[in-house]
Amino acid sequence: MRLFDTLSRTERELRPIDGTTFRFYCCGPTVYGPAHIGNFRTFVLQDVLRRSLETGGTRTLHVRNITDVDDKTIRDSQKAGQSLTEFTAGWTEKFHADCEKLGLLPPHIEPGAVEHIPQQIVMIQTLIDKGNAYASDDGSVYFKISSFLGYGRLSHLDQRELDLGKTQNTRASSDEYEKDSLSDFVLWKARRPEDGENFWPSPWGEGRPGWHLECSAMIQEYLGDSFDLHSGGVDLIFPHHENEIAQSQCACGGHFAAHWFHITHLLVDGGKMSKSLGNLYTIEDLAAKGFTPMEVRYVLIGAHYRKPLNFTLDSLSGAREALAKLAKGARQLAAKSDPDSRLTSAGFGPFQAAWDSLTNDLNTPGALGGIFTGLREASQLTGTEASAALAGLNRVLRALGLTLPEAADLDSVEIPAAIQALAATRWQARLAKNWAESDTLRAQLAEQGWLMKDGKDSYTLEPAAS
RNA sequence: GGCGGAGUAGCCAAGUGGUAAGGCAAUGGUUUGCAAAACCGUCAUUCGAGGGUUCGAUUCCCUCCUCCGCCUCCA
Repeated sequence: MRLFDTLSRTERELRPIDGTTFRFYCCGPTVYGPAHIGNFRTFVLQDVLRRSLETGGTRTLHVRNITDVDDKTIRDSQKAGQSLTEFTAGWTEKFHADCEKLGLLPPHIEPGAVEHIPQQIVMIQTLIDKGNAYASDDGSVYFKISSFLGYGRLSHLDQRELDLGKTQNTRASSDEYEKDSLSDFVLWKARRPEDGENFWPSPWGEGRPGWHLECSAMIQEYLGDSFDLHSGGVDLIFPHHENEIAQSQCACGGHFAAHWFHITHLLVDGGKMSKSLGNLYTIEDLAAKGFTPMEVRYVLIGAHYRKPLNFTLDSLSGAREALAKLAKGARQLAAKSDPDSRLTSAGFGPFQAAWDSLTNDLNTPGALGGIFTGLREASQLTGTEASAALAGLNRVLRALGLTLPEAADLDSVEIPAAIQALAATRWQARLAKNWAESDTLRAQLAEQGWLMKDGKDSYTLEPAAS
């Protein structure tokens, strides 16, 4: 498996440092509302990476945090009149439900920030002891950027640009003047009145942890000083991941992440998604429009992770047709394969190209194309060859996390008596070659959501596509 | 201003120094009373614009145009 690394800006082979398990960390959601499809693009691609590694025979250890304390969670919990714990628990539950619908494998470990405050305090103290951090008069603690020479390597910002940033950015929060340098970032935020009940004791006074430090402490706890890969959306490159590197390398002394995997933002209708434009979709929003989570997943993996993805409702409709076509192809292949075949072919057969795309910098759209092409080739196969091809197809589908829709089971659909009566009337009219009435009745059925298909000697009724 | 990314058919979207995957939509045919479904086909001499390198460039280089992201707590 080859993957582009943000830090070195090269494609590199992914191999577990410890030779057995590929250990990686993903920045998880801040649970103050429902996650939207932009968030899920990142999580879905991370899921495909994990599934691909596992399909390729590599064991994984997947850690993804829940950010359950920050300005937004505190602010919105107060608005909702709930405790922070209560508030974030609700949204965490919602997030998990969405993840399951999208077919995301649950991380092996999912730490929350609040329950790791002791570890965070220890790390901050270490940074102070080593001279990489300092407490200000108000009880906040800041990281001293000038103490870490590697600062800016990930985001390719040098000192001059960091200085430029501070002159261009004049927004001043209440505690900013406490810093030695405007570029220094906060590790521990002193308690403020608007925090309400949300503060914790520390050697520097009551307060709460800074966002960047939460991740560093949880990584240290579960993955140690050095691990295989760190991932998130491109917006996290600076400052979040840059700051994590500084904190962790200074406090722990290890190499931190060996590989950086960043997923590009998606666009909606060609532009940035925003609430005010009404194009910020959640899984629930799309379900209300009749789209399934698997259709959403298909669209999200339909573009390469390093390119912008233009999300549209039309592309979701296209995904439905494409998934149906895939499902049909898979069924036809299954029908022709040898049911007694115990062939456990390790290969991918006609789907080798699809798999190769996936292992080549996680080219998911290339893999989807390879599946359709493979299906065409596989249609010539029968018996054990078809079985082997089917096994290869299923392997690629599993790596992509795609679950294909079942064939519509018409027998299981309840048809209301009134609809059945209407259909029977129409069938008689049709047999009598009364085309006008026949067409009128068919239109009536359609209005009520039923599609009547005429066969030679009989007809079928099925719910019209939504 | 700095850093980074993108411009490929109506739409979504791969890819490559050697002549453009795939999906959706559209469309022709078979079938059907007409449809639907199904099946068989068609669908970019061309890859934002202009130069350059090359036997050959969409792919490398230069210039320009357009769009997008980040520049201190947004996936």
